[in-house]
Amino acid sequence: MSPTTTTVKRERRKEARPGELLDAALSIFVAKGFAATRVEEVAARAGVSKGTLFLYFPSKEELFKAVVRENIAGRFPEWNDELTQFEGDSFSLLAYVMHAWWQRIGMTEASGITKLVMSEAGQFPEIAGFYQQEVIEPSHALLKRILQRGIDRGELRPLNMEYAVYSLIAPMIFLLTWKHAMAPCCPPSQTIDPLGFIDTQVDLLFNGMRAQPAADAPSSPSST
Amino acid sequence: MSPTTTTVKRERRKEARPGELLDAALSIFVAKGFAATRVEEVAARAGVSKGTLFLYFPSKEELFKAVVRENIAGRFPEWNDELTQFEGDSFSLLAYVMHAWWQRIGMTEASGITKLVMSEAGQFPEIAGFYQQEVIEPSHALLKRILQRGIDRGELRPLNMEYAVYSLIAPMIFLLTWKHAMAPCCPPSQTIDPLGFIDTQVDLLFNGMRAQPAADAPSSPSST
Amino acid sequence: MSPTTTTVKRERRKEARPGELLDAALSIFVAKGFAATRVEEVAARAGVSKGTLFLYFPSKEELFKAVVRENIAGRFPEWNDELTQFEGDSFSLLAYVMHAWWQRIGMTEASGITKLVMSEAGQFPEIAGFYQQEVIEPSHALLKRILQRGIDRGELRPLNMEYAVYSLIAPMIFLLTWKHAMAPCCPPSQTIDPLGFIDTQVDLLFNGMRAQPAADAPSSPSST
Amino acid sequence: MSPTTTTVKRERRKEARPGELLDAALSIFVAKGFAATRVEEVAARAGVSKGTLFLYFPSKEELFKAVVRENIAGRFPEWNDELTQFEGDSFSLLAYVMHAWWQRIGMTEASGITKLVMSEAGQFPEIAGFYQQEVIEPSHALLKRILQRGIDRGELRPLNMEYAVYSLIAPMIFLLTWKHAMAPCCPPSQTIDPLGFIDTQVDLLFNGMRAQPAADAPSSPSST
DNA sequence: CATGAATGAGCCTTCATTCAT
DNA sequence: GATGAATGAAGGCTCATTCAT
Repeated sequence: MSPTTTTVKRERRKEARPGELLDAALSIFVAKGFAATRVEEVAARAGVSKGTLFLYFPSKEELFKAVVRENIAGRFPEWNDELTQFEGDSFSLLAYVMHAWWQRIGMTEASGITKLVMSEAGQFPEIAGFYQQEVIEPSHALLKRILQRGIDRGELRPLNMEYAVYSLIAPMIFLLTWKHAMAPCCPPSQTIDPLGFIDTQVDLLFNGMRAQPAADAPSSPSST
Repeated sequence: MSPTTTTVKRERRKEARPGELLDAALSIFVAKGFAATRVEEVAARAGVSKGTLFLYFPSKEELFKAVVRENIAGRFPEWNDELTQFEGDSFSLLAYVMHAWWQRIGMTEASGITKLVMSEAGQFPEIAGFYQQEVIEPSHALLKRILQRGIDRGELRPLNMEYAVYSLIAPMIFLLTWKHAMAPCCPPSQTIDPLGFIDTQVDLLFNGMRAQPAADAPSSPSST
Repeated sequence: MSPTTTTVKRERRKEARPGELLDAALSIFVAKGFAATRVEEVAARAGVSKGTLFLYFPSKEELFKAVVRENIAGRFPEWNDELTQFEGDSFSLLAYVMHAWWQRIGMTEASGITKLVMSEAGQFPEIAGFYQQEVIEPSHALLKRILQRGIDRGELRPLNMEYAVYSLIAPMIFLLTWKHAMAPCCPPSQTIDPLGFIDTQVDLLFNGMRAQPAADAPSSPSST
Repeated sequence: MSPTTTTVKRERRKEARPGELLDAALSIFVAKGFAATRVEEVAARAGVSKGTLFLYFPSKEELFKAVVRENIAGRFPEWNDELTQFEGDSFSLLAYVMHAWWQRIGMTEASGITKLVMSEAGQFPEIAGFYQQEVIEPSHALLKRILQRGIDRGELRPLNMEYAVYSLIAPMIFLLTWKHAMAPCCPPSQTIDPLGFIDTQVDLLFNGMRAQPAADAPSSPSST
């Protein structure tokens, strides 16, 4: 029925396959988005056939979820630990966290995942829901712990927790969006230096969040 | 008065076609994104046939560009004028601008356009380039004028213009992203109140940007 | 994007298409069964492209349902009318009905449909359910009317209606099964002459069903 | 007694493999049909790997043929003997044979084989031919012997042997078809009680077949 | 002999674009 | 100008079969 005309080299590497596929998938998902990624291309980049991919992941969607788990969702425990062990003032901690995020996510391919989810959530609600649960909520929890620690230590003034978290997240989301969407079309003059931008943001934000040393110093017009 | 005034709406006047198509396209592009929008659906909503759409716009991509021109790119002159006439301090101006943006873009269907471009720029570089030229650059120019005005008036300290602009834009981009991507999957507890968030941001940012009347914290007017 | 290399002849025959597709589908479904039929082959036989088929029928399954409606289900009203107008005794009516069935269904391509449904019902429960509703139930109703008429006229003895209906159906189902499954492999000596077989069945069945003029076996008028 | 008797089931003796595969295949073919059966599932049920199955059977089709050979062909001698020894009138014999068929084939898994062959013969003519020779012909021979016995004993009137045989087979084929195809979709009201149906058939058929006690009793209109 | 990882042809369905009417 | 019927390439997923280990 199906005469295999070309002799194919078949390597048996069961252990290695999932990882290779995940790597390939990460790259291609990030480059093309979820809908535009063809599973065949992922398989090809991993050096296997289309069928092989489905041996390890039952669907494109599950493949994507696995990529998310591998690259982001699975790393929160480690980050939580790191956080718990941090010693130092809140300003340093915030700066540290945001730098670390940039180093580990923002500047890596993994950043494309978040961008992708933000882009295609509307078309793939299940993915959006998954990301919400496995990434967004843990992130928020982690940031809230940081803020609460600052408040408890008297370094941050009492804050509307939700807004504060979003204030921290917003520049990151922006950075990702910009990097993946507009940067490739940007004239060099408008290129953003991410670390510089992050520092600026941390500065601005911390300025607005920190506990005021003197009670009568209305440092923000609206706070009066 | 004269019967000629009501010749209108014979069957559906030809001159109106492009506008109707543009309106339909806006709604559907925003709701579904560029790739997921079917031209047939746009045509149907405009009450014409698929073939007719291609009579006015040579391709889906050109249709989209026309939508962008119609809804965003064409409105900068008006906004520039408004700005020029504004009287008041920089804090008020910034707050005004950001509220105005929310009223006119952020909370309207037009916001979806920006979200869409950010989402699909990677797949459609020509759209990204087009948007960069026709929307991003004018926006930046406008914001820079505002900041420059503040510096000139001594209300803002000298700033890294690029960072500052991005600091203003970031929360807006974030708001759009969140609204269109995650909000539909968010538990109510995490819902963002846009105006509250904007106020918070303006506050934080202005705090960090404004010129310090005195070297240190107490900025009370009486000390001047 | 998609340069049409070959110039294709495009005929616009909206009115004719569904019928042509239905005819093509009937032939191929009957020849290959539901699962083994490829929509592309149906389209090709109808002289159109694959896409065109989906213009008229939203799925392979709906195509099949349309075939059933066109060739069987849609014809019950006509048959019911015919029945109502029949004048004559029950034996003649039964014989007539079974001959008519053979002429209009059994010996035509349409017979393959019933065979197909019996064969693949297990794999396609929705098709089975559809057939049950649109064909089986009307058939049963029609046959019950015939039997009831016979009872009312005193020509048939009171019967277990269900068994009686199945007794009428069984030889038809058998005939179909045999024709489509075994006949092609049968030695000529075992070939069934359908009309002869049907007559035999009608005879046997009527014999068992008819009202007995006398209570027991010797039914000779003289003995009364 | 001696330890050698229990060498059995070392790991799972090689000679038993084909039989285990055949058993597994029977169940699954019957449950799902030929096309819908996955060889992997057969292998899994037999407790071996997919590759092993192909070691014993070169293709799915050959596996199926082996199943047919294994399960139906070998039992006719036994049934013939039983027949020969039967003492009693033809009505009892017919009733006995048909009940026995139901007990031994109709209500067991083996019935699925016949149904399956009827269903897929069209796609696999070789299977159909094989079945014709190994099952159909012996069955017919057996039934003809029964009928001949009845004629010889003066209990049955002279019959067209072929038609009469098919009259006996038809309800059985129908029963199988219905059981495997439509019963799962049937409303309970239409459920067939197989034994009741068989009794009804035997009754009807015998009524039509038996020798007439009185020569002048036209028990069937057409027989005059 | 057994295994099970790997293959790849095959199939249904979608949709931007074309073009005969 | 309009129309909308027609096209055909593309893509996710299945599964019988192969073959390196």
